[in-house]
This record gives sequence, structure tokens and C-alpha cells, in this order.
Amino acid sequence: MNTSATSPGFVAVVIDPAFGLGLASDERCWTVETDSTAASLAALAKLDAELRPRWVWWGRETTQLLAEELVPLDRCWDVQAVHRLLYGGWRASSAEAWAVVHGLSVDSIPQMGQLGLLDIPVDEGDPEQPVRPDGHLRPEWTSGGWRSTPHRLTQWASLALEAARLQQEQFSDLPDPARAESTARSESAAELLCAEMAATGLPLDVPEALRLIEGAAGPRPTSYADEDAIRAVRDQVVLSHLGAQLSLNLRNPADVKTMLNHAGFDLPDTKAWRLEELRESSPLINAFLRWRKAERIATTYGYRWLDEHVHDGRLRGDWSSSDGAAGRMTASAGLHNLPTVMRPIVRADDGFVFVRADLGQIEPRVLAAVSGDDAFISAAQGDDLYQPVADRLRVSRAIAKLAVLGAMYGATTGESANALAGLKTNFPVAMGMLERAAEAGKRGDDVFTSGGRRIRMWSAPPSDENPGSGPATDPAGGSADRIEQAQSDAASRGRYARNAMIQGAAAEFFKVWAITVRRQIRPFNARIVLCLHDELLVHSPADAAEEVAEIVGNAVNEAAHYWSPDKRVRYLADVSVIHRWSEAK
DNA sequence: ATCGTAGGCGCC
DNA sequence: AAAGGGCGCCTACGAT
Repeated sequence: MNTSATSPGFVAVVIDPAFGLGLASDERCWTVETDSTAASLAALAKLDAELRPRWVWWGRETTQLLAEELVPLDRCWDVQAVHRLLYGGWRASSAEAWAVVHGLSVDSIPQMGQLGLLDIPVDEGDPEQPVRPDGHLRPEWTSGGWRSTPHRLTQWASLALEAARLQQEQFSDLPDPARAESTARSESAAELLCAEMAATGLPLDVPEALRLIEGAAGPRPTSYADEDAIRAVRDQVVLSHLGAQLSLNLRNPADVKTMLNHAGFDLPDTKAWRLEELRESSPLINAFLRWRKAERIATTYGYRWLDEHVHDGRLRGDWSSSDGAAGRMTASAGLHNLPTVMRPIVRADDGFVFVRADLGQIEPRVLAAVSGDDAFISAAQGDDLYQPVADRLRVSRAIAKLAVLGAMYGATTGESANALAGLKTNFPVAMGMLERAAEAGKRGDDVFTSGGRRIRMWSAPPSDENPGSGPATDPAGGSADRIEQAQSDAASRGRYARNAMIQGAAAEFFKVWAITVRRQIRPFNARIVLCLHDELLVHSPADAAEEVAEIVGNAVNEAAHYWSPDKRVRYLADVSVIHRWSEAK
């Protein structure tokens, strides 16, 4: 099927800050010479308005430049992001994407530098050509050589174009090529959004952050000795509950187990949820749990974190539009796991507010949509999905919720597993879809999300291959153990595949929502500053808050229209206008 | 010294 | 109510 009549044509672009733009379309290659990055980006924006193409670029090196100046582009094709969609996993270099679309093994990708003694010398051909005789991209080019001359810029752009065309062709192998291609477009725009979030940063109230850190971790240490002393004071609060002068390290779980043993508690591990139940009955455990909270802030979100990741009142980290598992966004620098107690420090600038929104019950709703289970879809038509499920199963809402979540996560024991039988009889289509994914995973077969993302499975390494791997375990490796291990690996792959169908589909929906918001809030000078799996935080001028909030809410319906395989499923967003992140419900 | 793994916890 | 899926980041520790 040819969609080129209705969709904009590809134009590939590479940007060299010193020189200008290298461009390639199906008809021609050309350059736009400029004397600065700003001029290059201005020229690009002008071309975008004139040609209205779908921009093709290799990946990060381009999106980073665009994001720094916030160039307002929307339609794009990010070869590295599309590669992750097609191929799965984290690896996403240009050389890798190139190799895969050309059917070359990624293991044969040439590296820069000396030839190893055992390497078979290959014909490297003409260094002026970006593609080697063996078909791989020349490493000297991928590592920056592409920008050394104007001619090379256009060559490099035409290769990006070729890679994109080949990626497009590869979608024809998927069950729904048109849908996968639309995922490729939204994933590409999400990558651009990620680059913008990395450049913009999350506004932080630094004085408040310092107060909070001091409360948990004590004053900023002035020396290593001082740091030790402060730590000792923190530890002493817990250790003082132990009558004897036991020498133990609270940061060593084995020591903690010993400590609890002495106090009369025999526990398999020291996980917080397990200790939580004993909190009331033991001042020691209570003190220890409080210690762990403080220790978390002191070590992960303390002064070092502030110094390393917060500058000019902005918390900045790397953003990736799709992690290696199911395609959720990831972020570093604590952007995705800031403790709730620290959320008050996320504060809008003066004259600005946050428009915050989260999707309600998104995972079961996408399960309804991607499975096409009529009974489940009908449960997903109202504001609450779990109550209708509970009514059908004749159980409480709490049990129904537990069962649905358990079905998506692959729970095997407890209450949720008990209720699973009810789900299977009442929602056979949805449960069957999950079951099939789990079976494929157990076999080691890749599975695909609704939008066409490959979920790559792994298999247990053959145990006689590398006998010495792993920590000093029994070299004999009893075969019963091995079988048990293989079964446990298979079960683990089953849960992984099962969950990836849901987590991945929810991530696809979320990204369509986010990029829709990104595009529509631009005229109001508002920006997305945080994406958290089902939650969006928009930094908006205060006087535009109402309009931005309306856009964010409406964009859910647009995302549903664009993405959802079933239009009857209802998607909900809770939207609020706040000054600090902690004001969210 | 440096590396990989395990246990743990933060968020969803 | 039970403890299942994902990620990043911390410390401790054993192997190299």
C-alpha cells in the first residue's frame, strides 16, 4: 500500500554546527551553508514551513541540537528510535540500525581502532566512501567523520534517507504495517520531546530542597571525616536500641538480618513491606525503617545529587523515549523515582504554574482495547473499570482490581491468582491474549505490542558453555538444578512477555498523548517538563493555564482516536493546575 | 583497583 | 491484599 500520496515526503537532514545543513530527498541532495548553529536551525525551520516534509534524521546528535533551540518541528522519523521499535532492546547506534536494515549481523559491525590479532583483515575499501565493501557504515564516519566536508554531509543525509526507506519496508513483515508505521512516527516525535525535556529541565525550589535534605541527612559535610561523623549519628539512633555493643553495618542486609534475629525476629529478608507489619510491635524496627528513609535521601537525593544534577534551579537528566523492555520512557538523575516527600521541591517559576495530568486506570483500559474483548470493553466504557468487573465476578471491587492487576503482571499465588479463574471465564478473549503472550515468552519467542514494538526474548545461556560464569557456585551444577533454573527462566520470560503487552501498549498511548500536548501548547509558551509513565507535568505561563489544561484534557481523546484499536474504550485524565508537584492529589 | 552481581528501595 | 512486571541508583561484596 502506498501512502506517499497523502503523507508528507521524507527529507533527511544532518546538521553540522560549523557548516550548515546536509539534505537529501528522493529527488536531490543539497546543502545549506550557514555560519552558526542558530542560522542552521533557522534555515531548517524555514524549510519545514516551505516543504512540510517528514524529517528523517539518524538520532540523538540531531535531536539534541534541535532541542537546545526548541526548533518547532513535529513530523519526523528518527532512525535510531525506529530501530529500537523494529528490533527491540537498547542498542541503537546508527551503525546498528544500518546493519539491521541491510540484513547484516550486528556482531560484525566494525569498531574504530586497531585490528585484534585474531581478527581476519577485511577489505576496508575507499575511505572516502561511507559504506565499506562489507556493507557496514565506516566507523570513522559514524564517529564524526561525516561532518568533515559539505559533500560528506549530503552523503550522510542520503544514507539516513536510505535507512528510513528500508525501515519502512520492514514494517510490511508485521501483522499491521500501517499501524506500526504510525507508531514509528509517534516514537520519533517522542524522542524529540525527550531531547527537549533534557534541555529544559524540571524547575526546582533549591532552598526548599536544601532544607529537606538537611532534615533527613543533616548539615552539608565539610570533610570526609565530617561525613562519617554525621553518618555515625544517624546510625546511632538505630543502634542505641540494641543493648549490647554489637558491631554491625546497617547498610549490609545480612547484618540487618542478624540484628533482627537478636531482637527475636526470624525473617527471610529485610524488605520494607515485611518490616512494616512489625513496626508497631518493635521500637527497633520502627527506628530502622525511619533510618532507611533518611538514608535514601542522604545517599540518593542528597547534596551530591543536588550538585551533580541541579543547575540554575533546574533538575536535568537524560531521557530515553523507549527503554529496552516494553518501550516505556526512562529518565536518569532521579526524575522517575523522586520520593513523594521530596515532591514539594518541584515548583513552578514565578508567573508560571504546573498543569498536571495523569491517565486513569490506563493499563486495564489498553488491555480492553488491544485484546478486543467485548465484555472487558464494556467494563472499560465507564469512569471506573473495576466495579463492573467485580459485578461480573461477584467479588468485591478490591479483589477484582487485584485480580486484573495480577493477570497483567503474571501473579501466580495469593488472592489474585484465586480470582484469575473468574477472569478467564468472564473475559476469555483478554485473558487468552495475555496467556498466548506468556506462552510465547516461555518458549523464548519474541512478542509484539499492539503498536508493533518487538519485545525481544532472551534464553538461558547453555550451562556448559561458560562454566565459570556467575559467583562461586557448585561447579557440578546438578542437572535437577539446571532443569529447575530453566523452568524458572521460562516462567520469568512468561511474566515479562505478558506484562510487556500491557506496559508497552500503555506506553504507546501515553506517548501519543504527550506529543499531541507538546504540539498544541507551543503557542502558549508552555512546555512539558516531566513524563512519568501515565503522568504529564506541563510548565505553563499562569495566564495560559486554563487553555493549556483544556488542551491536555482534550488531547487524551485525540490520542485515543489516533491510537486506540477500539474506539468504545473510554480513557480518562485527571487534570489540575498547581504550583508545586506535591499539590497533586 | 575495577567489575559484575545481589539486595534493597524509590517511582510507575 | 499480596508481594507479580518495568526502570534508575544506592551499598556491600566477591571475583578478577
